[in-house]
Amino acid sequence: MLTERQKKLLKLIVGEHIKSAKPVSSKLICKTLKCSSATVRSEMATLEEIGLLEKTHTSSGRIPSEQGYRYYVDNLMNPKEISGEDMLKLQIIFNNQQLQLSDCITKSLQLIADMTNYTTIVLGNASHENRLKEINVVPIDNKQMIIIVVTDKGHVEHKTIEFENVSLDEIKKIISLINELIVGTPIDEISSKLEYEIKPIIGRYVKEHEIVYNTIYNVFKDFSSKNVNIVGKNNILKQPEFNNIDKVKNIFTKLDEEDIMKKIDYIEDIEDIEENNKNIKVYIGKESNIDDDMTIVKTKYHTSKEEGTIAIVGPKRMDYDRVVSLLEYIKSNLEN
Amino acid sequence: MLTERQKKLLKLIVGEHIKSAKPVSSKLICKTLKCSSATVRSEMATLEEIGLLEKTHTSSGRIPSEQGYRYYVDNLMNPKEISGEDMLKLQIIFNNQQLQLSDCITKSLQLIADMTNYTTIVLGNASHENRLKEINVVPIDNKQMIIIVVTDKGHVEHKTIEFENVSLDEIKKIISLINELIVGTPIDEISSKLEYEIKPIIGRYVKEHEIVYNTIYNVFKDFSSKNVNIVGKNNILKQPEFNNIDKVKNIFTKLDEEDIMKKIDYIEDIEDIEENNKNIKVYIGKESNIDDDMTIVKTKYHTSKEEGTIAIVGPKRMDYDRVVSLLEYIKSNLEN
DNA sequence: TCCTAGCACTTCTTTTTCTCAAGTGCTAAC
DNA sequence: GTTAGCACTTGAGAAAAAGAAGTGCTAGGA
Repeated sequence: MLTERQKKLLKLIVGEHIKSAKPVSSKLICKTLKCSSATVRSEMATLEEIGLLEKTHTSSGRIPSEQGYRYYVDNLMNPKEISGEDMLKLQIIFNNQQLQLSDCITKSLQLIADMTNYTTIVLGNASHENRLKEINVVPIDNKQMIIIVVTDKGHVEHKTIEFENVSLDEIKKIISLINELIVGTPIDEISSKLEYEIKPIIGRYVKEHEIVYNTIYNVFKDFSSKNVNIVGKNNILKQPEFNNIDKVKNIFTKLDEEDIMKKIDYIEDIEDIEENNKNIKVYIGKESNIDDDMTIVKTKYHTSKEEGTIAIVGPKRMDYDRVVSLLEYIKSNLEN
Repeated sequence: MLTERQKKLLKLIVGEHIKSAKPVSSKLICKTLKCSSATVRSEMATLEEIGLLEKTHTSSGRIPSEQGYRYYVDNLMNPKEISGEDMLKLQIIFNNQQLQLSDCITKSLQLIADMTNYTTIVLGNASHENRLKEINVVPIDNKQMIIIVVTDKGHVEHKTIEFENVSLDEIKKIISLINELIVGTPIDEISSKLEYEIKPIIGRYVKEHEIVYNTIYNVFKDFSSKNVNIVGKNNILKQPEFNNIDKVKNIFTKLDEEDIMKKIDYIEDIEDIEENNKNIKVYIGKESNIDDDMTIVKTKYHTSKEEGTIAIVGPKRMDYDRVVSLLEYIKSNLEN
């Protein structure tokens, strides 16, 4: 267990390092802690032994270690009220009755990316949460039509289909068949249902059914891959720890791999220690799976209409208090 | 006018610099040019005087100036046949009958970004080319519905609408009214038509017409902003000239500003000299409006169904021959 | 037992100096 | 017009020097 003074010290060091991005010296701290720099140094040495602080070289000041941030986040952080200015801007978005839920999310996370200079991510509705509501067909000319798929949560996907030897009527027949048979099915179960229940039937009705079938199949496949939205990626370039092209290249590549992004959604409950923070999870450094110097702060929101994950990604040295409180604020606003 | 040897020299220097990214020395060239390095040097001095070559410092080798690249592109380049391997990969895409035109474009430009390590951009259908085909409504539950707009070129946009005091029937009435009155109108004229022709009529039918009207209005507004697609942005990080975070930050920011991207589409016919290259335009360095070290190579494609702009963006020191021939190849494939 | 002043020591950072390699420009001769 | 030769310039890199910022440790005091 840490003494009160040690906690206070760690907190100060985290705070200072977040501000300055530089190692924190004993001299800087001793004024606030009301004791000599020598005392601070010996406390620092203790904290380093425990593993909460690190040095960049023998005679440097201290920076928080990954464990140090962990401790800070789990025990010391007190998410401050978000500033009046921040709240005002967000309220403008949430109070705008014109806006749809999904627009609210997008806009507020865009705003947060701007305000904080971090990167925000929205992972949309999981496809297993969406059920097929309706399939629609719009003929464009006598060779093309658009197939539009709508789910009960309001997601829409579409695809143009080109046909040569199939008549519009035949296609409409297929569509109405599908509408009859699989409306209400969760999106991610549709593939198999299509394959085993619909395909055999289509075969009976339509000669050139492969094309139609494939197109519809593809529309559904797109659902699962189209729900990641990353805002403010360029903000990463503003952080001093990412002033190295190779590092940036690596991070950007990771962020582009959708799989990695989805992993964010699932790497969870590894440790449930952080439950205290109203379901806001913090993945620090290595835990982020992106870069040792990055942190992901994420939460899930659940509304009657939909659910999803929102996350803020930034340097390990991020303003946890602010980020967590912003995320809490948004989450609670979304859920009401 | 340049002598034959000068042309050959410039061509060699451009070629070498593109390969190595370093200033080209007289020694390197003299073997190929079959004369002494002293001769090369004096020719180089002449070309520098004309403004086609530059030095990075007093005693460095030469690099092509912006004008030098210009001269090369306009007069010396001979787009070689694209390599068998490249062609094979592209043909797989173009021969895939399953793929829709727009998918072909996306996939082939994705491929080109991978092959060349440059960045590719697709500017979709200009909204003035699209006319309204049909508006569709799908009710989700008793408080929400989705409005889906389809154009005659096959573009689709949608928006969820939430309503409190409006009945589904009333909305359907409005939609069918719109379908009657403005189907066939170019998308970018719809706003004004909505404002002056439809709005007054809606007012008569529906009490809470503002919400419905605004939503529909927004759907159309989205059309104009949703047709830019950038692929392979991270490739910029691979080029040695962009190993500077500030430069990268600037470029990425520019690429994100949609306005700038649209400018690409319009900064044209400034000079019509390059007409020889089958309508492929090359904007070198400053001309690119992105960064002095970048070049944009772009072309427009026109098919019976749609038209758009495709562009390859990379360092000024890009492989013009290859890029231009790839672009020509894609353009001609798309148009058939 | 805890705190602190003082000082030796370490490491990074910055600046300076040196040297080397790679090129060029110029001149004189072919 | 071409070329060999040589002086000169510059950048890149290594090495040395000086300075700044901090730490760790020790010994004395509360």
